[in-house]
Amino acid sequence: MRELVLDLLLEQNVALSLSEIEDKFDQADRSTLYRTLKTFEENKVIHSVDDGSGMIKYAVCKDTCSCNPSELHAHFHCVKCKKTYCLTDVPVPEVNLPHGFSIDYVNLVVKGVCVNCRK
Amino acid sequence: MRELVLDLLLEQNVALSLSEIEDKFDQADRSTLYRTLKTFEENKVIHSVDDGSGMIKYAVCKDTCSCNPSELHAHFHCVKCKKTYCLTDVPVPEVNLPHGFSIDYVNLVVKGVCVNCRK
DNA sequence: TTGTTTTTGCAACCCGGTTGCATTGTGTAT
DNA sequence: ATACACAATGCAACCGGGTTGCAAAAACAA
Repeated sequence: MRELVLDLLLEQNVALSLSEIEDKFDQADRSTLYRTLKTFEENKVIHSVDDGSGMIKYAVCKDTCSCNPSELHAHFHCVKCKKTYCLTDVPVPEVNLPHGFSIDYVNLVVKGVCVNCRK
Repeated sequence: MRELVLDLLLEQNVALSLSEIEDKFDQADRSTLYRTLKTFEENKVIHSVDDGSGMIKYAVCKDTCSCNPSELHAHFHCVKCKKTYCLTDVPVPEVNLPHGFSIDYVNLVVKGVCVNCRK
């Protein structure tokens, strides 16, 4: 089952949500897929993306992906097809915070219309 | 009731979620507050912030806030106290998208520990 | 006062995420 | 092969935020 999920994620160019993965595997239970994604995430096989769509999306980590807070890339969320693309070549900017604030993580999500929904 | 909600939001320096507002008004129903926030948002009195905490936060629009996609500011989300601050002086960066992608909106959320939770 | 519109409260639903627990499956040592 | 230990799965249920339908209450106007 985990192999199937990993294969599915590997052939994607967009990040998938739990529900989307669920739809592709009618036979599997949601909790199984949920736990699969969690274990993948713990072992740094995939990383999660919060694109503000209300659903957490998952994508496989690239070779260059250290999953470190300092080197995160931006994501693009299409408001039409709801797909989330990794903008691996768009780094998150440096942010100067007020005094006393520390940074753990920066989330940069661009929302718009993707090339497929553009036409 | 709407006046009370507006007063509450005006005296905040952080964005509040529906649940948080609910806690401050035990007497009011959640759906009432929900609809209040929606009408405020429709009339551009407040704007919503998605800080990735799973709850939509709301803050009053400043004079300078046109609620235009092009002039949005970043937000800071404290992972300890869960408060969301408006970083009004931190603009969202320009992002170069792949060909065929259009931008509606850019969401920049910084997660970390705020000055109050620091010590 | 009567009638109309707005606002509110209640209840219920939806949906994603999450967990407990029993069942099934896999692997290992005897 | 058998027995045991552990991991993976399926099922059911729960939680919490968001959302809506509908009827009661309040505000407003004629």
